[in-house]
Amino acid sequence: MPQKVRTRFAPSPTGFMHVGNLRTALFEYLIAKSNGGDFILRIEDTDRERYVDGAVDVIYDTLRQVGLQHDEGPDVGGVYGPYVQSERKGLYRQYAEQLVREGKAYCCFCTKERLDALHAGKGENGGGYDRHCRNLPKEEVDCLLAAGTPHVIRQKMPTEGSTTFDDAVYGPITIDNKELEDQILLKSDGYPTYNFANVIDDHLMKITHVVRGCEYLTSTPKYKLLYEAFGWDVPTYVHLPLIMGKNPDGSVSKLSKRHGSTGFSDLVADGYLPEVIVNYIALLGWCPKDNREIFTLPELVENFSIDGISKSPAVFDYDKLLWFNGEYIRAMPQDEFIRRAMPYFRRVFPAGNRPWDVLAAILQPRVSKFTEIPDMLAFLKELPDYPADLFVSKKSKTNLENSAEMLKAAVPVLEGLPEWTLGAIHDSMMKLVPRLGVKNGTLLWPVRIAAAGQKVTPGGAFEILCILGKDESLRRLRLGLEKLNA
RNA sequence: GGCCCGGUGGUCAAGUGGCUAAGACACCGCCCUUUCACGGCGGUAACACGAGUUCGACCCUCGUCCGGGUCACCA
Repeated sequence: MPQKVRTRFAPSPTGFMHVGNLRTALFEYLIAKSNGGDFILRIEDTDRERYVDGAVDVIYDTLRQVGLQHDEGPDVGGVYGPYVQSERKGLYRQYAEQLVREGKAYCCFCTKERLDALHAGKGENGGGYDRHCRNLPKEEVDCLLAAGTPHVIRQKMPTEGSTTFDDAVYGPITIDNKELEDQILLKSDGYPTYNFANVIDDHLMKITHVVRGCEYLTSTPKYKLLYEAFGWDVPTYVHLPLIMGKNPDGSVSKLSKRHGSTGFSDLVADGYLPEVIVNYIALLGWCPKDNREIFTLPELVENFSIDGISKSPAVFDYDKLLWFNGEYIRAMPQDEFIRRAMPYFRRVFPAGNRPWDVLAAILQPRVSKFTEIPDMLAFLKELPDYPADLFVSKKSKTNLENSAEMLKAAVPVLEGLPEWTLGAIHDSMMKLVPRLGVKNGTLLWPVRIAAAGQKVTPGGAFEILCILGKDESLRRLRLGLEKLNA
């Protein structure tokens, strides 16, 4: 009977959810859920200098928005709590001291200055910590301890041989032990280092799959050595390829703020839908068997498998993200589109009613982000100051003269409409066309130009007139006529 | 610089010794059409390089080059 799969998302509360972190969370969730396992949230707040108030809420908020529901965590509880590292502080010291007792770790009294000097003077070979305190006489250690000398606890790393672990995506990774310095387990402020707390908690919380970005690949042997020091089973490691950003000079590097919006909330503010962000980042470094692209979260769970994870880094492509966003918007039922677009409609029409369905019909196939709506509709709010030659269209066979005739013919017909609906406008104009003996475009082009005041518009003449309302429509057509006569 | 990991079109990517090397985004063209968009159709464009192994290499091995990551009392 295989043990139940358990993964954990272990963010630091920095107040910012980087998409790289979110992608890691997503894969952790997928690995757990696609195996019927549990997804745990653990807050890693051991760096008290970087602690930001309210940052934990950003984490909850993000997970909730994307639907990554955790089975255990600070807010929902669980049998392996507490799930906040600062609340587990005593635990770590206990384990660190155990290793000291067993001769696998030791107290180091070196000052920050001494360490800095070592690093500054580093030459060819590493130049890390020189293990100065590794073999201090016991009496000296006791004496320093009794005097309350600040110290850290370091693990004794092997100085020879090599350490190998097997990664689920990268395969076996081997590092020479001489590359490893005696890692700090407990800081002088009594808090554990990230690496140490991670191992202790992952073991205690029975995490089976440790999923993280591959920037941790080379530090993983250190983890393995810790597990071995305790005699614990090593979990399965799943390292994810990095998400890269494209620099202005064409080079790429780890995605960061200088590449654009990289925070989840920034992307949402830019108009990207949470479900789109999830869908897109799932495909960054993972490919389903059938090459499908559009996935809901449950569909991802259904199709996910670790062997679809790729090894090479992926560049975050805003163009493709935008395309996804458009696809999702177009696939929405119209009432949902209207509901979600309403805040943006309201920026153009702060009050009153408009034929929202007509608006939705023209916008839904045209927008890739809701945030595009206000600019797209600006001409409805205020008629742009346009040049008369917009009325000239070769393809629609219009010129300044016949455009005036068209408008002259259209105005009274529209004026006489008993009701101002899309259908009524449409029918009246289409009836006018044969009477004038012209092609559709010849009548409709000038009407649309006069109504919109710009060459390119979302939607055609009928929709624009309908949304504008009768009074404003007629006012604009008459203005067009003036422009043509002048 | 040491160590680690990568390298299929501009981007995301299938591919796992024998293929005319998929698909998607972007780009270009055509069609649809009152403009734009949507949609449909078509197109440009790739196995980093050099040696091996093999009857045969994008797929295996080695080297080179390029790219990235990592070397903290940060996570």
